[in-house]
Amino acid sequence: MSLASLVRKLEQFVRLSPVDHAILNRASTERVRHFGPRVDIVREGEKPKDVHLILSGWAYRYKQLEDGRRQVVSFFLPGDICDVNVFILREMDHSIGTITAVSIADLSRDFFDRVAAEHPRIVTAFWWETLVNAAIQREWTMSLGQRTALERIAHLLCEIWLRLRLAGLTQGNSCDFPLTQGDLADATGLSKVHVNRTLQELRADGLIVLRGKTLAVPSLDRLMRAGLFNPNYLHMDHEGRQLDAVATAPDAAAG
Amino acid sequence: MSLASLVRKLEQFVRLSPVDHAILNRASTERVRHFGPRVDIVREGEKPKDVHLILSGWAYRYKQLEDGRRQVVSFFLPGDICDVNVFILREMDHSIGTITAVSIADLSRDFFDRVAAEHPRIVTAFWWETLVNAAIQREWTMSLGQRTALERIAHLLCEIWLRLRLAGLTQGNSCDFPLTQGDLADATGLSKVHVNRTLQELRADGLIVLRGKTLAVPSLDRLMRAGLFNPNYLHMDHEGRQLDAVATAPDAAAG
DNA sequence: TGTGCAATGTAACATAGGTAATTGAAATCG
DNA sequence: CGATTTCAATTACCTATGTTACATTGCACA
Repeated sequence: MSLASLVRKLEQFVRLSPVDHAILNRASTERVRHFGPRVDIVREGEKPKDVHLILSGWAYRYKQLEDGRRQVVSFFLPGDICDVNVFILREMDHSIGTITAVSIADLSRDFFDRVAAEHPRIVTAFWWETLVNAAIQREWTMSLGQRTALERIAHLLCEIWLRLRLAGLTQGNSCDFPLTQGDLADATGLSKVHVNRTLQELRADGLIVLRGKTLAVPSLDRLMRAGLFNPNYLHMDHEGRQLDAVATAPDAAAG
Repeated sequence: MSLASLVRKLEQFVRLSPVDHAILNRASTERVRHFGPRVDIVREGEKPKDVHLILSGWAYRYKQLEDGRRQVVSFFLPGDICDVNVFILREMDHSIGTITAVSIADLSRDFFDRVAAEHPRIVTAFWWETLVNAAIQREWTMSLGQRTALERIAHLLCEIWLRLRLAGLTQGNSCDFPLTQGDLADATGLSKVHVNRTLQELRADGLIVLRGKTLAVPSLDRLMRAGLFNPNYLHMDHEGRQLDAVATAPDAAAG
């Protein structure tokens, strides 16, 4: 519903001018669409037409094999941009589906051309977004290739937690958490049964409190250690400006 | 040693002008460095300074956990660009090491700024490279999360084969293949022992001929089927121009 | 204010792939 | 050119995670 998360995130990285703000603001109010939960926004094979900016809600990118095996390859949280410049490709190689109800703004090819020509700060900010997304995807490769079930889930929860916090979407040590165990299974390459076992273990160790659609993280530090989580890949700092001590943050950060 | 692979690859996607060629040519002859096999070019934690263009040789990107577990997250083949615009990040979140002897050209921030301002075709080509690399990384996520050992290795071999072919580095149905079983293990998240078992299986099925540092693929089609390989994610075609029938190519393609 | 379906939880059993240890062949090196 | 290291191959055994099946909870909506 709002641009706040995007701006908050990008400004962590570059300082945007009032004009930049206006540009982003216009881009994100024209051509807004709303979707219900658990529907596809984009399907593999389609011609990409616009870039999607998530204004509110959670979504994921997924791929599927002919026999039905399914892998979630990334999550989209509010403020995320689906794929800067995708429209230069002929067809989508994956699908995008919603988890909750979602509002998105469609950004046109034109928008990017204008930005490229006239708004270098925004270009830089978009490159940052692109590079961080690539880094996240590499870290998922690492998780799936090397981490145990418990480490994988702990790691994923840390990542989501920090991304939500950057977008201003955590409250104290808890946050909305609409993912089902099936979603977690598809994202971590584990079976639903084993995700269930592993969540119980995390609960028993006091690392998470997960009930209904709410997640609480009593000690981010301990959860990070359990997931062998090193926040460097999120690149949440820039040019000397240090994000308020991500790695060693006290467990409850103020909004 | 040469720019040919890069140009061949990019031109598959956009037609570059003589001026574009000249630009790339200059960029890839200034500031060339040579490395031996099995050395690090870039280390996690360093400040990225230049973008690296692989002129010859094979390299990989890898990440490591404190306890030594190691994951190769991508391979670099001749003509590959390490990370367009990395220098906007404060530090590297992974390392890059050579497999064979490697020659690289270092592309400066300045080079990218000039290109951005004056050479839109090159910008588009670089965006294509970036988007394809992202797609490859997603496909690795898919492989590690969902494919069996045999599928994973078959899939990886198909990917490398097609990328080499696009760069003009296959001869008939065979190619140089400097990866050890340990490298394959680190890339697929399997143990060396299991990689060995799986390669034997692929050999027994007549899907590959792998001896010394040479790989032959008697039938790309059959190998693709074994790996549940769908080439769409490599985006080797553009705007109606179809890459000479990648999916159904006769097994021996002329150089 | 039940009723139906999705999500969670549990148990018993199965297996793909990991571990450790050893051997031989082939590069690489001093 | 013999010594040393790396790589490939193989065996025996082990375990983390998958599979199938079913019970329970909870919540959307009639």
